[in-house]
Amino acid sequence: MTSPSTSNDHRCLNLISKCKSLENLKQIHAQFLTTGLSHHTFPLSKLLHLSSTVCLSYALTIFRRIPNPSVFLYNTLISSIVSNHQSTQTHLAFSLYARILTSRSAAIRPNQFTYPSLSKASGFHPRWHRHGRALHAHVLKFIEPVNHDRFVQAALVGFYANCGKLRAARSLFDRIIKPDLATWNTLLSAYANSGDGENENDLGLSEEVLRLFVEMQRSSLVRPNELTLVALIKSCANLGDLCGGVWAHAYLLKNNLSLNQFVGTSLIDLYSKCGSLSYARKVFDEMPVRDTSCYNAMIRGLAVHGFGQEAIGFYKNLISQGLIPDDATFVVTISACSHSGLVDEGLRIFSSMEAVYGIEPKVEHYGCLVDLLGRSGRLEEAEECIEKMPMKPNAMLWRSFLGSAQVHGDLERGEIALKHLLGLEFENSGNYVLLSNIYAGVDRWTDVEKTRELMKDHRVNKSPGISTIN
DNA sequence: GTAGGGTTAG
Repeated sequence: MTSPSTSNDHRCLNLISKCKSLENLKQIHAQFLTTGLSHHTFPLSKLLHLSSTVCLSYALTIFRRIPNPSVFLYNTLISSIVSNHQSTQTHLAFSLYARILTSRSAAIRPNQFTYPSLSKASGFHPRWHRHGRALHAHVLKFIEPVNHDRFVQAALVGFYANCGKLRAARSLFDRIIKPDLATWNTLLSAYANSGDGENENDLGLSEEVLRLFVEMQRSSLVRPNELTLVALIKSCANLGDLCGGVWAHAYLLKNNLSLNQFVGTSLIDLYSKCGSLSYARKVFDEMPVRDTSCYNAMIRGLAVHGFGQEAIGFYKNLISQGLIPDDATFVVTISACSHSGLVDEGLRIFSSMEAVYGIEPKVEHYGCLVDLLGRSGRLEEAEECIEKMPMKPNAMLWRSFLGSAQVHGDLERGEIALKHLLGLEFENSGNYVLLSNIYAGVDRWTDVEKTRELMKDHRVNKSPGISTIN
């Protein structure tokens, strides 16, 4: 296969960049067949990439009709599937890879372009983690050390990081002689994203980001960019380290880095988590371009600080700016209503989700709805909502219902909630404490005692509360 | 030569 050269062929390639619909795609494909372009690897790869974004099954049909596809074309299709279809079509990417491996042609062998996208796909879901480890072995087998390049290495670091194997990710990273910026960012974001839990080790990961950032600056080979700053700011947010966050913000300004939507959203989140809502608002106002995510972060910040009306104001603003709310928007906005007692407003927003925006409510949205009704004492309606919801309620939902039952002294519903909750997470001491408090509230001390016995039976220990003063 | 890795809110 060689490259096309006539102007007619170039016109065809230009059409590709303008193609929007399946119909357009079919017309271009017809042109490919009549002009003979379908025999050339380069235009075919453009066509495959485009068709996988418009209609994946059509891309696969085109691919099937290529007599002897080169590794180049396999790689194009694999990476297009991974980047356009996230985790939903990972099996297709791997079946193409299996075809490379089983090809009888000696020319069809995986190369360094095959692995980065497959390694990335392996981290999408635990189901594929095993395949990711196998890919690592294949890299050692098929890729010459000289070709074992920075893309392959960074993708493997990213894979181990995404499946929670941070030690493996770090040990691979440490063996890279001169990591480039993207490789540094892979590691830093892995630590930042794993460090948002509640235990001490998680916080240690965020502290490690701060140390690595210092180490990175000592290297004259790379200069931190916006992606690095997102990892740094997120780590400060995880640690509740306002000073560190302000320093990162100053670094951003001093080094002329852009306040893009990612950096802006992480700063809004940082300032909200550290209680500086006015700084969060200032960042929001200064952002040159605002997307749905940065509105979501701002709405959430307002929600947790109890500014329900203001949060709804931002939600309305998002809509009037022509932005499309996503499922996170509804989680944060309905919980803003919930925390401020704006029940009817919350109910209206919930029902507009599917009716106006075509977003099917997930379990977390029903959780918000149950919380909204429950907190305001409308427990009967909350219970009705649980009965009618189309999926199985999760532990968070039952916990919220249990909390509402406790606040409103509804013993019967509290017991129902706890029964379900213990079925889902019998080891969580907080659930027993909530029920015990309900019994204590109505002077049922024998039941308080029974709840404590139940905890012992299930071998659940409640660690004593500690208050700290900083 | 064309194909490959890194970022946000719950």
